[in-house]
Parts: sequence; C-alpha cells; structure tokens
Amino acid sequence: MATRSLDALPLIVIVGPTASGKTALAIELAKQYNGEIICADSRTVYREMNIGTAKPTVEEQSGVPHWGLGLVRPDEKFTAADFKGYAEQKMREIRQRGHIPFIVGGTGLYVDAVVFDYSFGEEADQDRRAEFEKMTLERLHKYCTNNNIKLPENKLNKRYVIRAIEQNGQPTSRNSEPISTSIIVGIATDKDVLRTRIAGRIEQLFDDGVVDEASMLGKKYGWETAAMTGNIYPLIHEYLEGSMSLSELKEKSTTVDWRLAKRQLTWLRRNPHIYWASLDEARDYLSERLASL
RNA sequence: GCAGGGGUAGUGAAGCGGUCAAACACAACAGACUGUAAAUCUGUCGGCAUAUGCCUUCGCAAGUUCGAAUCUUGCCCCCUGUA
Repeated sequence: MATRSLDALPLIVIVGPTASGKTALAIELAKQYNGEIICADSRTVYREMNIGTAKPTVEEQSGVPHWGLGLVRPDEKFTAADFKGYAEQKMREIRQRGHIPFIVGGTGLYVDAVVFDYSFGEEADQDRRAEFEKMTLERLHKYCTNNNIKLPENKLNKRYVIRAIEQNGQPTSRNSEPISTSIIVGIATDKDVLRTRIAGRIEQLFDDGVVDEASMLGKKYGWETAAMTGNIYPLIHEYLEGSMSLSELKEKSTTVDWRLAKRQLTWLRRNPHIYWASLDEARDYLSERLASL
C-alpha cells in the first residue's frame, strides 16, 4: 500500500465523560471494522491499577488490540507529551497493518494533544520545579515580572505559573482544526442517567475488590505518587485508616467521579468539532462512516 | 422527672446585642486549563434585581431594646448525665 492511502485511513476518536460507555462502543466497532484501540486515559497507563481505573479486562477487550494500557509503573512519570508521542507511533503502526486507529478516552488533554497536534514546551527539570514549589504565588508572580515571563491565563494557579516559568516564555502551538482524517464523536448522556451509571460502576469496583487493590498499591508505592492522586484512591486511603465507613466511602467515591465527569464535559464542550450523539446514535453514525470506506 | 448541652442557609459548623444574608468546609452549579489533567485553579452559591438596591431568613411564639441569630419568657423537638 502506498503511504497516501495509509494516511487516508480515518482516525476514529471517541470521547465522553467517565462511565458514558465509550469503551464498550469502541470495542464493538473496532471488532467489526478492523480497528485497534488507543486508550487516551491518564490513569489506565499505569500498571497494576486495574480495578480502580476501570481498565478494560482482557475478556472485555475481546480480541481487539488495546494500546496505552499499563505503560508505566505507578511510581513513574507519564505526561501528555509522552502520550502524544506514543499515540502517534501506534497510529502509524496500526495503519501499516491496514487497520483503523481508534482513540478512546476521557483525558481531554491527551486526546487534544494528538487531534490538534500540540507542540509542547520544554520538559520540566524536577529539581528546579521543587524550588519553585517552595515559593509563594506572590513571589512567583514577581519572578515572572522580573524575568519578563508572561503570566498564564490562570495566573492564580500556582502550577500553571511554574509551568510558564519552566517554558520560559517559549510559545506553544496547536492547530485550530483537527487532523484531517479524524472523525470525532462525543457520547452525550443524560445527566441523571450518567449519575446512575457512575454510582453503579462504583458499586462494581467495590465488588471487584478496589479496596484490596488500592491497599496493595499504597503499600507498594505509597499514597503520594501522581498515579494515586486519582479520585478514589485518596478516599480509600482514608477509609483504610478508619476515618470513614464503607457506605460513606462509596458515596464519596461516586461524588468524586461525578465531579470528574463534569470537568471532562467542561473540557469537551469547548471543542466545536465534536459530533455529539447518544451511544446508539454514535454507533449508527460511526458504522455508516466505517462501512463506506 | 431533674441536671446539663443543643436546634443557624442543601449538609456540617462558626457567630452570642449593632459593621450579619450570616465566617469556614463540603456538596451543588458555571468556568479556566499544552510536559502533574481522575491533576490544578477560578467564580457563583437565601430570593429578586445589571448595581454600593430591595425582600425573606438563624426551631416556633411572644417580649426587652433605637437595634436581636445573639438577651428574657413560654412552647416544640434533639442529645448526654441522673432518678
């Protein structure tokens, strides 16, 4: 096959809030149309974090190749830039096999990094960052003025100010249009339905043994790693220390997941290139597009 | 029954005569966000109104006071101790 036709293979992008059902839909379609799935999820990249991140099991993957799962240890660093590089590599490989890449996930930044071809600034120097973290916001602002560094949009967010300093005013860029071969679908879910689904999934996680998994991870890697900051892990930590009951834990986990879903939707909403559809509509729409290739 | 503590906005919880529509936390809602993104940050949050504006609130009722969430009395609930 010529390179041109390989590039012409579409990139299917399925986004949506947590528990919207995007993963199951992607698997179904990928199976049917020779797809391979790249998970754009900042938590499932970690190994050993299976239950708590609702990582699809081998059975659930049902023969469809999945990429981006278990890439690093929970105590290792993984960034959006890492994801972008990884995903682009995988997309090439998948297309070389004549298959269709599906990017599926709830981490909007990861998805956009690929879809809008972000160019990232300089990687952070950890020692230097630690120094900046000791400073107050006020001092950081002063540092920026003194060094002629433009403050970020959200200048009250210390992390962003530090990042601006690290990038030293270097401009970053992104395309205004999604890469040409992409078909982006967002799973639109009624709020009440989504809430119910989230509560149901939390229940499932506990049945599957998240507490044991989290306990093991906490012992092995500590509770402070970036990987363990994900919503339910800190809660399980508190529970294990006896500061809340199991029912309280489940309730708070649901709340925290709901808040995640809200933030995900806020991110996605500003992308005008998303075709929003219910799960069924999305299936029909994508089937049609894929069948006509 | 007696002694003591308490009932404050969706929840928890400050306030204990004026500067109180009432701190703070959580939830809720909206938003920002390119190398931590399941992270981090911002705004709103009694009602109405674009506004330094009006209206209705601090268990219920009646008082004291120029003025009460804050003091008094009665009533209704709750918790702790004790008969």
